Amino acid sequence: METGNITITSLSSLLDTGDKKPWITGVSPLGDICVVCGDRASGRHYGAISCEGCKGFFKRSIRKQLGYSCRGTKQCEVTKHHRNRCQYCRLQKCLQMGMRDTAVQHERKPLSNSQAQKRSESTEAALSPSSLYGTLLDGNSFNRSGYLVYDNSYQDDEESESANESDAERTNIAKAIEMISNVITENKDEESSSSSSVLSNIDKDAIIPEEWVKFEMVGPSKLPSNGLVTLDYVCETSSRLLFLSVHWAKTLPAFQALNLEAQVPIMKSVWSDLFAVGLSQYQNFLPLTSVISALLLNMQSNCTSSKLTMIAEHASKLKLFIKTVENLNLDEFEYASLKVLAVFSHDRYPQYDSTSNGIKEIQKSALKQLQDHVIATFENPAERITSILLLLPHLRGIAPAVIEDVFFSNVLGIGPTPLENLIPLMLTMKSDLSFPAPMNIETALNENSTDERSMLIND
Amino acid sequence: METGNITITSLSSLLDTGDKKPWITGVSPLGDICVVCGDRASGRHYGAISCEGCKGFFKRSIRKQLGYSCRGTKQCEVTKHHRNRCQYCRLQKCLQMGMRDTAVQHERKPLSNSQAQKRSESTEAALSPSSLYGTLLDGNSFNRSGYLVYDNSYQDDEESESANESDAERTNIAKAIEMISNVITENKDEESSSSSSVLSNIDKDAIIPEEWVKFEMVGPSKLPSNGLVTLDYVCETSSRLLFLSVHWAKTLPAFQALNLEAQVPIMKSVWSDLFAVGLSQYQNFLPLTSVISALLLNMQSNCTSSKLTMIAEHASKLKLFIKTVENLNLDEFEYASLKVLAVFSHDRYPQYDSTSNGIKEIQKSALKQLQDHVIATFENPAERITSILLLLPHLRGIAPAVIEDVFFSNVLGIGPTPLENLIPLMLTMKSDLSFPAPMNIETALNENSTDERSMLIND
DNA sequence: TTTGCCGGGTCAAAGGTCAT
DNA sequence: TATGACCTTTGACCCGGCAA
Repeated sequence: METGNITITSLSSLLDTGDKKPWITGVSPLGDICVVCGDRASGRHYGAISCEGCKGFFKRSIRKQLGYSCRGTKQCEVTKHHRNRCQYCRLQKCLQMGMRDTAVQHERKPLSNSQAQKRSESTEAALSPSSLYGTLLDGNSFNRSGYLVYDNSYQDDEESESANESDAERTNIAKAIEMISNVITENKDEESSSSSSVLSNIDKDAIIPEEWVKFEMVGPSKLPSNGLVTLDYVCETSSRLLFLSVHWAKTLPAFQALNLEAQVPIMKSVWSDLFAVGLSQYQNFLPLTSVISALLLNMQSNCTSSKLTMIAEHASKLKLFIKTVENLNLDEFEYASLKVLAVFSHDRYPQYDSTSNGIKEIQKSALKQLQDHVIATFENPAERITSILLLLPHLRGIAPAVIEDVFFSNVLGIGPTPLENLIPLMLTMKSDLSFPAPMNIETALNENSTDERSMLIND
Repeated sequence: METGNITITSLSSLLDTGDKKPWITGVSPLGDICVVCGDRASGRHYGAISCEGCKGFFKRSIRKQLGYSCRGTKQCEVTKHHRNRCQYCRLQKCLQMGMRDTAVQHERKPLSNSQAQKRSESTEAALSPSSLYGTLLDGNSFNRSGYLVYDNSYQDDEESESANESDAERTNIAKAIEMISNVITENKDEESSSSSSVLSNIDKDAIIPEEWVKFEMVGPSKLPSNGLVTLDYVCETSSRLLFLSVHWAKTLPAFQALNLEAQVPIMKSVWSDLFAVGLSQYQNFLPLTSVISALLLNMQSNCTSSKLTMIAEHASKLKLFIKTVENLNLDEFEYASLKVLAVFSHDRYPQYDSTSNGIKEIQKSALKQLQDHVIATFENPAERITSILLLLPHLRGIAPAVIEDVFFSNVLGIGPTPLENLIPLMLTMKSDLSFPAPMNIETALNENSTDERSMLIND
């Protein structure tokens, strides 16, 4: 919120449960966690949130300059139960997690000694918080961890708690059963007609028009040279990137050719893909390392381990994806093609059987365009094409919910109001707004007509 | 460090004062005499005021779970002079006087630096019988296989199950945080070495060997002509298909080249992909329509709508996938290639960074093989390659949990014990068992040996 | 002035070693 | 081999300066 204008990031503050006063909570329920071994932490020691054990261990280790040695492969696990097994790896972990040997003072044996040399040492104690990990669990201890279901099992239905939920349940069951039985019913073989209808309006040879190749984003502000950004910066930039990406995709002629009924679920499915591709395209605006740093700095202490694990996995996946894309060094046309291929993935929308074939055709045409481009541009076109196509599975492994958490500060635990519900809004929004446009969600919602808003409810 | 458990302390002090009449000695009332043997005590150890001898004896006894036995009537006197006569009675007395086995910690130095003690490590103490399911369902409290030898001497983490699960939670959180922070840490750039090591053992030009192109399954029985099958038939055939698929993949030379630590998570990730491909390959044995029909006929009435919706969506996805594959009319080599491409998807295992590059290389080689094959065989090779590659995203949209529900409905369905947990078993299983092997899961689990059990713990 | 963070220190009770 | 006298390390708890 550096600049006064209200942006989409204020959405989170709107939906937020309220202001948090972390200092009020006398004792955090789960307690802080030692970043070295996972035991209960007693505060920050030598620069890292740590337990009494690791604190003492680090002090002793630094004091007596003895060198430890590891009998294994220097990869011993340092957990509460095993931390005493390998001193070498424990000390290593201490240092890795941000403990500074300079923070350990000299032994002060004589308690009554009049020598007050502490002045000099206290100056170095007031170092700037350069250590990321050190200030890890600092700051706000948030209250509610919205129970987001990262489970790959079934998403729990968070129905609107109406009186007759069993009624809706029955209806849903009936729908599902009908849908299942449709699978064993013969096709109506309306493929030809529908596909032609979808494709008739667009130029099959220009799925990716010239004007759409360019994809330029303007960052909200200069990225600090040290790479340290605030969560606000992350949210702000992510929001711009998301809106730009969705807007880019929705104005594609091929996408416009679809009716709104198909557009909404498609965009709901692929916004995170578009975002991920855009993210790798604009790493200079929003480096993943900066995002993760900001995340770690603002991590709440009562995060669930499963949630954290999901975030960790996705951080790795995103890193890998970005690295892979960087190594390919895609040009703008290839970026655009990748996005189009992602959007028109017919395998994602099997229920829209009528348009499914049209979507497949569009993807095929886009692929052909990409092929032509690559053949004309690169040495080894076949390998390049396959490399690009192999990026698509990457994207499938990235869960939108985690993207929300990491990039849109859903760490605050907004709960079951996913970004997905904003998709219909984005699709129906007037497209004449300029990027980077300050957007007030509330205003936009009110401007929205009722029948369009009903789209928000649908899944 | 269990501090000040008042009850035990007061109890032992009561006993102590009663027996020893400490006020006569004039020294500290309860600080001097070992409550086990009456020797001079050196403090409180494991919960009881005791001497150095009893302290060490108790520690050793608990560490190596050796069973003592008494030659007499289990009433041997335990005094300073007789304490070494009967280990059984001494240990009993220790426990009786309040020593707690839980106070004995893990061994700290796994390997002594002196080489003279090789004898001791060769001892293979039998594991105490404990719940197999407990360890199976247990998370990843510890795993590095290098320590397994030493864990034999002491049953590890017995308290982690029951005592405090928040402990495991903390450990998991610490692990996740470390994993996240690793993302913003620079790579150690060990890629080149590891990737070469993985690839050195295999023939890069024959990722898909001749013998693996064939993939033949024997159905359990004739498929009824009307297409109506029972759930049992579905489960039976699915099991055969799954085992065949996993076995096929695990015996690939390229897969064998990976160490078991990488094999397990990989197979846990891709078994459903292999299954789906196999399913489309063997539609004659197990037509999707028959499966769905059986499902509908045996639908449980207590199914939730969300679950049904998931099933419905997946039925559509599977149908679409199968249809797409059928339209392509893949030959056997292409089927094999598709499976290999799925197995060696490096984007799925970002955390295994060391082997990730090797996996990528394998996938690349397989792709090249496929390309050569397609070029030599088909009219329009480029289009065919891309079509095959576009099958991979299909697979990502199919959730293993739903596959389990639909195809393995109730055979294994013990709630939170997913099929995934059987993967380590399948990988370590002797491969000489014949397909189609009737499987009794429980029997298989019990037959499993202890060292294989350790794999089950890993995630 | 009070409070809480983070340096310091202590010592009971874990650990380990190695003649016997 | 197992024992136990003797030594080291660990970590829960406490103290004190200081900055808010």
